Amino acid sequence: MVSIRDVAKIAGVSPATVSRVMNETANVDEEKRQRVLNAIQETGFKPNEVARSLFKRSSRIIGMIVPNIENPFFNELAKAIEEESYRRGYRLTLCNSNNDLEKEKKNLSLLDRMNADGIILMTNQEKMENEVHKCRIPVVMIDRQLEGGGESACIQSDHYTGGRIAMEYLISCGCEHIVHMRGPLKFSSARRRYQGYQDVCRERGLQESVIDCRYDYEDGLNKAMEILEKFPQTDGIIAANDMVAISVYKVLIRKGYRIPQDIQLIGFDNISLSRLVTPELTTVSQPIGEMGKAAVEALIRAVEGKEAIKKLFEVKLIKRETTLNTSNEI
Amino acid sequence: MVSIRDVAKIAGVSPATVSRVMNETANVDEEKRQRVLNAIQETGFKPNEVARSLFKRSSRIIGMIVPNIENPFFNELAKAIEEESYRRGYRLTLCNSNNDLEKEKKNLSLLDRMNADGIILMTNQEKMENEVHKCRIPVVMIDRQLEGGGESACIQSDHYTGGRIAMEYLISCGCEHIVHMRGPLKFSSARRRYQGYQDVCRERGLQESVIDCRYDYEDGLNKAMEILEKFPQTDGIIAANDMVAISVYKVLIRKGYRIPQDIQLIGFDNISLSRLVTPELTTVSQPIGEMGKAAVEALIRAVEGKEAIKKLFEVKLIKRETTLNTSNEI
DNA sequence: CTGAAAGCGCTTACAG
DNA sequence: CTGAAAGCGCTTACAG
Repeated sequence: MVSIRDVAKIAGVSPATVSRVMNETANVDEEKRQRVLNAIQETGFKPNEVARSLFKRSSRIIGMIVPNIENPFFNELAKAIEEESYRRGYRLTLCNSNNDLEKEKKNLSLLDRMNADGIILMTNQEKMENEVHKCRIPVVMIDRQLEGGGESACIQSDHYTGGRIAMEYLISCGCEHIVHMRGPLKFSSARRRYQGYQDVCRERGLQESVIDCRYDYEDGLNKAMEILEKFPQTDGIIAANDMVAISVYKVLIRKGYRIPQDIQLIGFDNISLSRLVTPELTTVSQPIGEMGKAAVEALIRAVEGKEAIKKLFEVKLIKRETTLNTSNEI
Repeated sequence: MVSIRDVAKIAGVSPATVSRVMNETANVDEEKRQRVLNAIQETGFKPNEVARSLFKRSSRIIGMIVPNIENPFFNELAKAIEEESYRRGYRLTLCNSNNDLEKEKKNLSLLDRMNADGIILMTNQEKMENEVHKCRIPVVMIDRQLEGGGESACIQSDHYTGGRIAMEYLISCGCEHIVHMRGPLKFSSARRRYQGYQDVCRERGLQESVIDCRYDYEDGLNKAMEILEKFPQTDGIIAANDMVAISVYKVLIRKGYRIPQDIQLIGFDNISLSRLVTPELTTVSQPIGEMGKAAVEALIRAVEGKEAIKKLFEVKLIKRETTLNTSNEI
């Protein structure tokens, strides 16, 4: 492999000068500069980033760890994060932990040892706290807050309001028996959405109907059946998220219900899938793009030793086809 | 940051010995070994991977470049590739080129300079050929073959047979006016699928009905309208891929057609989305998981200087709900 | 078994 | 403006 030494020799200068030409880090005599440029051309020299990282103690790499690379939510986030990182001159290394605690730990540690400048961590694991503490580089978390603190920032949106909005909207669409499919309580998103639902029930003197459901398609299938058995009067369903709403839709159709005429359906997140399906899904959006951008911003602030800016992201009602849309705005 | 030197000092040994203990690369006196282990514990020492990479001239990183990280096909492939890489002791760095030629080139070059051991490249760009040639590390391509060769291997499936199967199956389901939505001809997948369709038409004395369509949802929406105008008799549609089939479905439903009773629909790829939607999509599958695995295998063979194994992956008919399934097997 | 030394390929004070 | 030297944090012949 051709190294900076080889280039220097050919150009008749020192390696230091080659470095200065490459990086435009000092003025170099124009003639020598040309000789160096030519030598680089000629040899096809590409500077070794590893050597540079070693010296600089920074790789300009941001690591991102997701529990499941196939999940559209993480995916869309990854896209936003990659774009923003790139725009700011960082590269993204994306690791898939596959919901496996061991793998997640290993990935975190590796990224740390690889001189990544920071890590954006999405995790479903509660036991990552310790690992995050051991991490020498800043860690920004998405939608999960560590109990003892220790993360550099936490990006999350206003799930409580999300829960309220979903419930209030279904009511305004005429639903009288609304079931809330509650996500896993270990996630604050699920807890807060449920609180929103709960508060609206209380305010309106409505009875709660709750079914617990994981955040995935498969469990949505099972729990939809359970709803039909347990709450036969149901005319409105708040799904745990869009993925779940999509599976609920399938079960309801198979059982002969019409949507939204018989049962109305609303999801959470506004993943892009939610408008690809037919009918298009009514949902409460999280601003995924903004959140990704903010995550990168928070991380870079932390890298630079600045303090994080705390912010709760706004959710928004997206009226589409699985509800009987009304003109009464809520 | 604590380095191997600090650990050595605390343990009262040389850095070389610490290295040997960490890597189990030589026998070390048991007592010293314990002292080193303790010192590592105590200091929380984590070896710097960058330094190690520099020496070893290998990072055990595989780079993967995708044109669009949100595309489910690339996504599922990425998952398979990540898993297989991890299993074999490599890490994956995933880069999103966003269909931007410049970004793609930069990513390729960066991965090269970062001492990645190899690259798995998915590209829509024709002009990458040169860049691939300049790359000092092995490159495996997915579904694209370079004109001049130069890649270490190319992983692709038998699209010709796929095109035939789709056409023959729609015929066996009773369709008489079948439109083929042909993908961009710059892709061999599109060319070969079209050939399959064409050959079946010729064999059966059928007239071709072709509409050109990009491989994405948006264009599917437009081209579905075009089909209805240009070929009003259509009773079967072979979509360019599953994403396109999903958008075609939406347009047809909006226009009041019933699927599969009025028009039957088949896609390509069998992305996981194809069975999430309702009705579930009939499609011709590519073995995405196997292909990902094979890509990693081919790449690692190349890294080790072995020759690639050439293989065309088998496609398979997946009968689901957008066709009037018959018992006449084809 | 073990340590001193050299080196992986860069970059940056430092001195001139 | 420019080069020799030292160093980033490891690893591995080499010699003992």
